[in-house]
Amino acid sequence: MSSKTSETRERILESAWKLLADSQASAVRMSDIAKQAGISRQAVYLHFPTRAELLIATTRYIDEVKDIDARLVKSRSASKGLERLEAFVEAWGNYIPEIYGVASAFIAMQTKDEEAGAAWADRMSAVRHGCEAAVEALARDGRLTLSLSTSEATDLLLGQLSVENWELLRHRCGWTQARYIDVLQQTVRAMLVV
Amino acid sequence: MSSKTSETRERILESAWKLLADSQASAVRMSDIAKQAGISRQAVYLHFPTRAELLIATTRYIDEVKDIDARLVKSRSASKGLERLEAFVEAWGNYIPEIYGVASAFIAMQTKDEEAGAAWADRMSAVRHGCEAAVEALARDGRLTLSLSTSEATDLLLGQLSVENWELLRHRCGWTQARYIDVLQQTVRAMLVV
DNA sequence: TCTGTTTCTTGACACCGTGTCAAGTTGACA
DNA sequence: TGTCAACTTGACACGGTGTCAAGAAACAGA
Repeated sequence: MSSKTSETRERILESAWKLLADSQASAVRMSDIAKQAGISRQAVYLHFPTRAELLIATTRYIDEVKDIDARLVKSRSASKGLERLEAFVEAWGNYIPEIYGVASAFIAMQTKDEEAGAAWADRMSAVRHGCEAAVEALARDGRLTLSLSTSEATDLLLGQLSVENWELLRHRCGWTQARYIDVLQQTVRAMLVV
Repeated sequence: MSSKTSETRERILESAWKLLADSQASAVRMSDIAKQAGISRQAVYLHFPTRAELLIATTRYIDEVKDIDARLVKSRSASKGLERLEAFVEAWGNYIPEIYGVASAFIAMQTKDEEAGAAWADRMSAVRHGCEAAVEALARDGRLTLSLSTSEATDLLLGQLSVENWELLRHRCGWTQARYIDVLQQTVRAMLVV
């Protein structure tokens, strides 16, 4: 793999990222990405077989650059369940804006494209694990709301932290990011913590 | 307008409804609907200029047949805010399954199609009004959580009652409808009521 | 029963975006 | 110098929406 190759590949990923970040995600076509990268549409297909695979690679690229793992350290190392929950809400809630562009492209695509749907589901299952860990820590502390099983609590938390909910509050309702985090922490606490 | 005309129109609406209800919504094409209605694809276009308009007409048709207004009477006539809130969650929460098919077609379409996006936004603003009325009733009783403005509380409630959240809990997480209503009432109460 | 209007059918076509294919160009490296 | 990989250009198939035109069929009123 010459450095030229991965250079072009990276330029494609950067272009996809940029376009997805500042336009309506589903309006971004393969030809737009090619143009942005300064190469032909066909050259994009030399690096990524389908649009879905390009999107998948783009999320991975963003995760790497924005270092998702580092952001989750605080949550993972929390000793108390409540602390862990709040750190997780903060970490993931503040990560959503980074991936929102590509996320909404996936959401728009998942109905049409099998592969995109699977990739997005996979992604969400990673988030679910984060939710689950927080809920279980809470349960261990004996502070999980009695009327909910850990799996139900996890599901609720996942819904609360969904990209769709973030979009509703931040874009359609005009909330600030800081207020979103604040209110969500408070809400999730009211929902799940006894 | 002969009765024949509206008969065909209605057959189209019924066909669209049926197909949207039991297949993946976005996979339903104009030709599928035509076939189901036993007419040619072009005949559909004689009654509805675009796919978006057909979907819009279909929601209206469902609202009429399933009598959305009747379902909201109990909520609207509640004297206490809390009672109103719970009745609203129950009414709308139980209405979502009726419209889920066409709703997900809209959600899938709204990124691509301006008109569909506007129609769905309009629809959601009606739900928002319902949320707002419940929140205001709660506020009048002095029972709205202090840290939330009525508009923020309305936004949160809307997110909680979104079709996307219903889909997550019922389809992806396998909740029963009864459990969904139960937990949502409880959750919303924990979130909003002091 | 004839006539005119409306509804529907048949079949063609344009448009758009994805993905494929083939032939040719460019540049690096041996 | 020749070879190989990355890239370009231009064409095309496919699937779905929406348009158009010509004709058939049902149904009204005289």
